[in-house]
Amino acid sequence: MARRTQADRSESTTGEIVDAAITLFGRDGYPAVSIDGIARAAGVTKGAVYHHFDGKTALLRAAFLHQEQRRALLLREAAAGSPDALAAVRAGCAAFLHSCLDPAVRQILLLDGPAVLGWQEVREIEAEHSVALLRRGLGAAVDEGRLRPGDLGIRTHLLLGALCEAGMLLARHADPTAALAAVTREVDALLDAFATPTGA
Amino acid sequence: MARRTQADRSESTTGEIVDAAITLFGRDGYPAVSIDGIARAAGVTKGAVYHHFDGKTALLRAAFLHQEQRRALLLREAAAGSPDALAAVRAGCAAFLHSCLDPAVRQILLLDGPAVLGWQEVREIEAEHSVALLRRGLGAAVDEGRLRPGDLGIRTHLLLGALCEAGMLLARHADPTAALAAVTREVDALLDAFATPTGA
DNA sequence: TGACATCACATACTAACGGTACGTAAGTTG
DNA sequence: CAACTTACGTACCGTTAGTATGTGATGTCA
Repeated sequence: MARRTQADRSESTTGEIVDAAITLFGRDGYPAVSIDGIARAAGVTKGAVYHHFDGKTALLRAAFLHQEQRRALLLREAAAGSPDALAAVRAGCAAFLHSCLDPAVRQILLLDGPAVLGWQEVREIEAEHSVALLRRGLGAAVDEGRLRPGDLGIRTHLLLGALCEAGMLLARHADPTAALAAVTREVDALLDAFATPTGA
Repeated sequence: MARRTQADRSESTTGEIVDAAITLFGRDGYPAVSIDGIARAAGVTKGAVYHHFDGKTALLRAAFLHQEQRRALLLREAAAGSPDALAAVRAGCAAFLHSCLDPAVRQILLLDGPAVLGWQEVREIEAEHSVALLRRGLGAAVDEGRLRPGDLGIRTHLLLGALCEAGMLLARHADPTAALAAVTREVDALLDAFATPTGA
């Protein structure tokens, strides 16, 4: 037993490489991390990295995707069990901000991702995960009559931009967890911009 | 006449270096630009660049500062002559979005700046220029009773984040100038979030 | 006004890093 | 078991950020 098939090896190796990439990129930032450093942290050599990934940007892409999928999962969990769509959106926003307490999330998802992969690609990836949840939530809230109709695409992006900025804002506070409450409050107030008069 | 003093030479050389940096960084992005490339575009050698600037990041810092000062100037001009503070904020937001039609502004101020200089430093620079205008405008609108009071620091950042995201959003439209109208409309709606019930 | 100091660069070089070429052992398939 | 593929390791190349040093023009002072 315990036969190490090639697929097993490949999968575990790529997994460790991605883990190392997330750790190093998340801690030191993309430009300060060398591929040799990632390889060393993963216990392999640069050759192994280049066998599994096309290059340094592909490495960041994998790290970004991993973090983004995880964030989408957290958003889903936070929104589950909400009484209505607007409450789900509020819970999702709170979870979004909470995820930004992780420095690696800020570094990879908010800073290096857009700069290295480009804004366009980053938003396309997010549009399939966390941002899709946000957008669907806003749409459902409109359907429920809790939010005023409007251009949902633009509105989602405005909210996303505010959330990303708020997430970075948390980091520079001495006590980010305490700041989380104040920021969440203002974000809730912002959501009221699109609420129907009766819905407040 | 036309005595070229050393201070003159120094000033004009640094000016051309910064101009070249803005052009190249703005077109190709920070990582794809070499210092030799900037030096060549400025008509000097790498030695001259390193004589005037501490390194590549200092070069981006100078480009960032230049663009940011220019943006602050545009915001001031746009807001001048507004009947009240809230109108001034709306005009400033529109001008902010308009400035994002320039690819170099997006690349340097929105993408490379935060990634290379760090979010903290970027926001500190902006806090002395365009963001100061935004914040003072919001404060004045609160004083005039047009906006609900609240945490002005957080609120300014939420608005800034939404504006930056909206600015990037403009770029991927086939006709950015047309999209500008739709985005500006939604941003105005967002400002209503903080407007007093009577102020709408 | 001539000697000397300083400034504004140019040139030559080093070290590090992204990426490629190639070799090899382990695994897979007919 | 032979032919082939996969999963790496090793050695190398080109580029680039940064440094060390040289040089000529400019400013200063006796």
